[in-house]
Amino acid sequence: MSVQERKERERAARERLIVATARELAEQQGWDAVTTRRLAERIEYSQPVLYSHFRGKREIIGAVALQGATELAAAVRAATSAADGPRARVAALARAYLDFAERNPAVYDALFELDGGLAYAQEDTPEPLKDAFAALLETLTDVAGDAHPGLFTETFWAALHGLASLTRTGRLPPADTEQRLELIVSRLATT
Amino acid sequence: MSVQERKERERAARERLIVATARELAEQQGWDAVTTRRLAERIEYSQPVLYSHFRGKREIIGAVALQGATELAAAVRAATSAADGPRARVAALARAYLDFAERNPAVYDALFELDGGLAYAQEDTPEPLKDAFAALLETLTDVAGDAHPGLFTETFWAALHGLASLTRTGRLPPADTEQRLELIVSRLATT
DNA sequence: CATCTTGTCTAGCACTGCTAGGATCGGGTC
DNA sequence: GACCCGATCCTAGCAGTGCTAGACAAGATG
Repeated sequence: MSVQERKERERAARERLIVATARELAEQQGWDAVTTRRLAERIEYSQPVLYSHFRGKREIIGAVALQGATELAAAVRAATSAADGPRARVAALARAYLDFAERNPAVYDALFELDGGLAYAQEDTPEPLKDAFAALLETLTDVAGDAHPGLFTETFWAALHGLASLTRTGRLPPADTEQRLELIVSRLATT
Repeated sequence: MSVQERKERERAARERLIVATARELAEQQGWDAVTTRRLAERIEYSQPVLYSHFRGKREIIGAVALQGATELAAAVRAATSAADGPRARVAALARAYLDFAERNPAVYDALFELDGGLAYAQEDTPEPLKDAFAALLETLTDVAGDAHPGLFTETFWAALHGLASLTRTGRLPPADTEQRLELIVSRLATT
C-alpha cells in the first residue's frame, strides 16, 4: 500500500503544481496566455497529463477560483477583525475586497468573470465559495438595517464587484476609486 | 462620381450587415459562436471581406457595442422621461438598465464585459458611450445629494453593472433581482 | 524472470483569427 | 466597341487553440 500512497502524494503534488503554475501564468500574462501547451511545458509534462487531472481548461480555472475564494475570505476576515465598530468594519471589508481584486486580477477573473464551471449560490456550491460569501455576510449583517442580511450582502457585493470589474477593464478611471468606495459604504450601510 | 458613390453605399450597407449579423449570431448562440468563418458564411462573403471593413474580430465587437450604447441611452431616457419625481425616475432608470442587460445579453457583453477595443471615460471615448453615460447622469444628478454628480453616477452605474453581471453569469440567483434593485435605489439615492 | 497494468508521450483532429497571392470583374480611356 | 488597369474578392494556407486516440515504456505483481 505504501507504493500506492506515494503515488497518490506525487499525483496530488503535481495537481497543486498545475494549479499554481496556471495561476502564476495568468497573473503574469493574463488568462489568454494560459494555453494547455504552455502550461504543460511549464510543468514539464505533456499536454495529456493535464487532462488526467482536470476535465479541461475550464476546470483548471475553477481550481484557481476555489483557491482564490479561500484567500479572499481570509483577507476579508483579517481586515474586518482589525477594525472597531460596524461602520469601520464595513469600510475595511470593502477596501480588502477591492484590494484583493487589484492585487490578484487573474484570480479575481477566475472567480467572478470567467467560466470555471462552478455552481454559485446553490446547494452544490463548493465550500470555499460559500465561505467567502459567509465572510461578507458576517460583517454586513450588522449594517443591513431593515433589509434581509443575505439580500443586503448580495447587493453590497454586487456594488463592490461592479466597481472592481469596471475599474479593472478600464471603464472607470482608477483615480477616484476610494471616493466611490466611501460613497457605497456610507449610503448602503445603515449606521 | 455616381459610380463611386454607389459603391460606397453598398460598402456601408455590407458593413451594417456584418455588424447586424454578428450581433444576431451572438444573441442566438453567444459570442464564442461568432467566428470569422461562421460570420463570413452568414453574410455570404469570404472571410477576408470582414478584414476589409474591420481590423479584426475585436473591432466587430466594438461596433456592436457602439450600437448597443445608443440603444441603451435611448432606453434609459425613454424610461426616465415617463416617470414623475426624482426618486421614481431613478427607479425607472435602474429597471431600464437591468432590463436592457437581460434582453440583450450579447450586446451588454460587448459593451461592458468583452474587449471591443474602445476607450472608456477618456477624451477620445466614442460619442455613443459618452452619451450613454450622459443619459445616466441626467437623472442621477438630482439624487446625488452632497456627492459629485459624475462620481455618484459612476458609483450607481457600477452597482447596477455588478447586479447585471453577477446575475447574468449565474453568480446571483435571478429571483430577488427586483428587491436588490430597490435596495440600491432607496439607499444610494438621496430623496 | 515473464507478464501485465499503469502512466506518459507522440501525433493528430477539428477548430480559431488572420493574411498572402492569384483570379476575376468592372469602369475609364482610346 | 476593344483594351487595359485597378479595385475587389476568393482560395489556400499559416500558426495557434483545446482536446484525444493509440503507441510505447517503465514499473509492480505473479
